[in-house]
Amino acid sequence: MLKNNVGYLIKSINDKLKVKADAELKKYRLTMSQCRVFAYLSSRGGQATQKEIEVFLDVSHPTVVGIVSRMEQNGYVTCRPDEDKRNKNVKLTPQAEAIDTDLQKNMQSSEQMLLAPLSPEDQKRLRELLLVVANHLE
Amino acid sequence: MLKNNVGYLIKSINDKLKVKADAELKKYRLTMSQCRVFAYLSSRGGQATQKEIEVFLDVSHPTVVGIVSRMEQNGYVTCRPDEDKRNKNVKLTPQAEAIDTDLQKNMQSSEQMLLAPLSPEDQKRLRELLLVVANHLE
DNA sequence: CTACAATGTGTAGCAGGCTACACTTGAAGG
DNA sequence: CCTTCAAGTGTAGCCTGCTACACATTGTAG
Repeated sequence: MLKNNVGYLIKSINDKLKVKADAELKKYRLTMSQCRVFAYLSSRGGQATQKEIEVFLDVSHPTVVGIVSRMEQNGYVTCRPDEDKRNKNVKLTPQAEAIDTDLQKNMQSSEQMLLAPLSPEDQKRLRELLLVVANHLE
Repeated sequence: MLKNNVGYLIKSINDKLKVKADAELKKYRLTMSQCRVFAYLSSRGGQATQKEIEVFLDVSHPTVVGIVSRMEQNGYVTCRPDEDKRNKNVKLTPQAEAIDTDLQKNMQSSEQMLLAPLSPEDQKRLRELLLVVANHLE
């Protein structure tokens, strides 16, 4: 069957997860991708260069430009050039830090919702299998 | 670690798979999503309504409109209204059927590439786990 | 010092997801 | 028949991916 194709399953899961997560995050005026940037910045003490975000998210730099500029428009980050003027520093605002804990809970519960139908052993196994596949695609 | 999040892994795999598959399909002026429509039409004897494509792909109808219209521009499908004029029939062209076999091989090898690092048992297990997760998200 | 290469960013334009709204056609009730 | 509701499609506008190209800044070789 066409639908049992692993590539198709992954796309389908990704689409639905994105819709659900974005709906949850709408009250913050954030999206899933923006939330990942948020989490990364938070884990880095609130600041990173655009390039570092790009490497972490593993997406192209124009994609990062878009995400960061929308976050800036909504007041979650500020941007200013580094001493090395090629670099652009992106920094969480106080407004952002105020909802940091909420967002982390939100992301956790999103992951739990996704894995809910699996036993803890199966969750572990799935994570491992996906890691192998992901690393092999590098 | 943020990157071991299953949701993140799935997105990451999906992004990379799409880029690779689209690169492979570029010579046909097709994309992965268009290819899925192609495969569905082919499995249906070459024809289906836009609504049926929507249900099969499990995406919103505006998404289907976009994909189908681009396929039409490239000469792979033709569209005409059904007897029931609410429905729109989408049909593969002879030009499309000429590359049908090629495309099927292409999709198979894409799936194999994705699963290459896993043993046959692990491939089966991954597929089953993803199916459970996907069904639970319905 | 100067020229060239490497690095980081920006912009344009496209594909494919989505929601929200509008429209036409067909079916079903009164 | 007429009204109303359901179904399928279309359009507008947004976000997140991408590639390709352009530009400024920095590092490096000669």
